[in-house]
Amino acid sequence: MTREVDGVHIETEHQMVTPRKTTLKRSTYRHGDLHNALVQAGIELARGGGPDAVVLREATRQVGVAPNAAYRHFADRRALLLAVCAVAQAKLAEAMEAELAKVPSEGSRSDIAQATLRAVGTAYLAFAKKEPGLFRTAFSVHEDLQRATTPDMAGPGGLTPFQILGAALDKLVDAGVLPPERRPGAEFLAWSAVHGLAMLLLDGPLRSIDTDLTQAISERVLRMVENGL
Amino acid sequence: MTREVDGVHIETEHQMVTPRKTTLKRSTYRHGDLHNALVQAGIELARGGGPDAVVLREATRQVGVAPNAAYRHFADRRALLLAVCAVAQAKLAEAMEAELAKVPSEGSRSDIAQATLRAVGTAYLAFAKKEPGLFRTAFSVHEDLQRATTPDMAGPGGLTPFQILGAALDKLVDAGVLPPERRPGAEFLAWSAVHGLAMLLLDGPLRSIDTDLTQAISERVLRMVENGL
DNA sequence: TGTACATCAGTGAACGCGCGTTCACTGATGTAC
DNA sequence: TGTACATCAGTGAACGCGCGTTCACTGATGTAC
Repeated sequence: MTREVDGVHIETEHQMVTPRKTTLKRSTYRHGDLHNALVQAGIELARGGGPDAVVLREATRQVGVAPNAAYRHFADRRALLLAVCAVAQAKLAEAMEAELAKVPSEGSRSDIAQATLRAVGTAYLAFAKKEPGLFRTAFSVHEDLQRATTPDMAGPGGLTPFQILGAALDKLVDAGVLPPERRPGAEFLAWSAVHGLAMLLLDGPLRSIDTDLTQAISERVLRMVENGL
Repeated sequence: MTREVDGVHIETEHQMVTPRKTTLKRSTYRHGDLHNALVQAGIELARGGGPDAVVLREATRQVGVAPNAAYRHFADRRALLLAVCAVAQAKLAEAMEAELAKVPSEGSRSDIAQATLRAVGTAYLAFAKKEPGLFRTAFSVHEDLQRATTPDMAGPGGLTPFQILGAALDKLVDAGVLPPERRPGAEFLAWSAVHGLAMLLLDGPLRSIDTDLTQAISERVLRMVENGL
């Protein structure tokens, strides 16, 4: 039996046990949900300082548990980071889905399809700006994660960020906007442009420009993708 | 009096002193060129493992000097990393210039201008693939480096990578290919797409595709930029 | 239903590691007389 | 030209730090009889 709290699954023991507040001292010997509490702490660390800030000892400290307790739930630091990374990707997927929900359903099919692709890009860039630490963390582990898509990386809709982009491109083909022969690999073109811009906005020369200018340049990059695909 | 050895300036003391091989044990008390030797070692470390691999102690170890000797030449680790970063950018600029030199001078002005932009993008991607560690290092320090362009970041031609891109875009405007009103900020569009692709090729889902496929997708991204600008 | 028992989540202490950085030093080098 | 001297590049030893990880343990929990 599981339930969802703030995007993290809480395993409730047997039937009904109030999940402990992880910030308070435990009164019980067992924590009850240490696995998720550590992931949650890891997310907070990642939020503040990116993947390097996901430090095993610090996570246990925040949860109020001995450092080695983590090893009951994760093989090593990397395993924790992997879990955090998956949650970060899921959060991005969720943000994308939220933006997609705003796309109006009236208008021509091609208009809708274009608005869909644009919503995906917009959400991606907004997430990068709003959650730079999580954004960096989401794409920091690659050795297995990107290859083997685990369900944890998906948002509420069940799709990963990459799959959401793919769906938007499919829609563009269905609407007759994108010629089918250009569809294969189109993800990479769109992703490159938007991901690159995100990098410039976070770390690069566009790091400290204001919101309006960010908006304007995002607009232009998205338009470049639409025209250039 | 200075001379150039393997891209690094060697300060020869007074008139004529053979510069010591940094890999061999010194016979003299003074090193003679520790500053550059440390940067060189730092470059090698960066080449192997990116910015995080630029470890002060390791650099001194490779040069054969006590760890604290570095503090005669650099305020702290960060200062060394900054110097390494600048050299990495200069190497990228150099690679770009080399690719630019291959652009044929015959043909219409617009053809030449387009080939120029393409050469810039091609060199950028090739460098990222060939020198991933240096590539990552080149864009790892941002707090002052990107803002205040130091001459160390420039290639033999005296331009930084970013300036080289700008020049290519200017050429496109001069040739009448790019409307002047779209020129401002165009760097960021081009840079986004190409930088984003570089990231996908290094860390992302395209990490382990073969050379031909890399070539093909690079081609498509560059075409997207040309069409979409 | 009560009791003995096995399980295993979390403990406490310790490890080895490598890092960046500071200290007081030494002695070869280049310079001033 | 020779000699006394100041400079300052590199030394040797040590510091405190925080990390990931391992060890033998303990004791609350849920379960089998």
